[in-house]
Amino acid sequence: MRKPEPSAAAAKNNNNNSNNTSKLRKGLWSPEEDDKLMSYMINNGQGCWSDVARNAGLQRCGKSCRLRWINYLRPDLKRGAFSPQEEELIIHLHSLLGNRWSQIAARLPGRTDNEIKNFWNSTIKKRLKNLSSSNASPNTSDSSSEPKDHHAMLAGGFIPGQEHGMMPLYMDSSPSLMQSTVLNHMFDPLPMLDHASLTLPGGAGGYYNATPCTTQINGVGGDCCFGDNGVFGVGGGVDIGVEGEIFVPALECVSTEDQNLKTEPIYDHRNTTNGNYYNNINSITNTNYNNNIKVENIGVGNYYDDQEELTMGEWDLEDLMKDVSSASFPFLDHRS
DNA sequence: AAGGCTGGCAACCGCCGTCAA
DNA sequence: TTTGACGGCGGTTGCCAGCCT
Repeated sequence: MRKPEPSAAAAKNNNNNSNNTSKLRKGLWSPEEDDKLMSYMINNGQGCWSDVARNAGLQRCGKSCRLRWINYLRPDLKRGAFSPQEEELIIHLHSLLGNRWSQIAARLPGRTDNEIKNFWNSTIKKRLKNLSSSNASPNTSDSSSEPKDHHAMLAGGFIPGQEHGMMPLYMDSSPSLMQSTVLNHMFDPLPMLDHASLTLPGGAGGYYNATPCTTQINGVGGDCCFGDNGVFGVGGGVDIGVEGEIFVPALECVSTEDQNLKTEPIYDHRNTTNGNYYNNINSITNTNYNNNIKVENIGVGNYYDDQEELTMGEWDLEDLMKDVSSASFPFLDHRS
């Protein structure tokens, strides 16, 4: 945290002067600045951030406004501590994506990349460190935050999804080994027949077993499912028309045709008991119907990456997910 | 009670990609 | 083709509150 600079008072008296770019404020945001930015965003929506800063009467750079909005003011932010389910998901996604915090955040509705990054660097890293020190193993000495940490973490006994049958994912293996490991462990050929609860692919790397439910996260357009056992499925929703919804995490799911989805923000102004509430609809959910599979990219704020291919070495998650839908999950084709 | 230490987290920094002129 | 503006992202910094000694 940084102190608000002493110029705050001066800025207050000079709010509408747009020629003060040389005196841009830094440091903590004052409540007045928050108010200005919030009301501007509510009334005008997101535009060019430097214009936002100027037109809102803020003596901040556009970047600073963007950051403040995304990390703090955005109405769809979830406050409070990470739930065990979120923690689990973060660990799992980090094992797949590494330090791609924005990608991870995109799959945790209401959470920001900064928040997740901080959480990882403080809480989870610490836990990894403790575990690696208490479980002497040749593979647990690396305290870096790279994905192979999870090898150490999982080998070291910290398997948060173990009760759900999560399998360790050896990210330091070769891609082919990794992929085969993933494919061997990840998908139940008949996921809905053999288990009392549904077996959901939690992305590459493990099973997520979740009892079907249709709990929707309020204010988020994507499909989100909380299983009775606490497993939390987020990402590309695959509605199979059964009693619940099965979710294949959309680690990459938006094709180039979806560029037309990136239009100007549309704000849905509505009232809730908490006062003004609005969603940037375009940002929160982009829906793509591709190959008869409804695939949704849950972006949070502006966290949609439309074209980045999520490849880990030679391992293309998009291909993997394709394989999943065509081979291991024939029922996914049922949607029309 | 006081000083030091540590964890959490907001915010900045610097780099990179994209796009328009 | 170049260049500058802008947005996005990951890494890092630095402040503050709470805990410890």
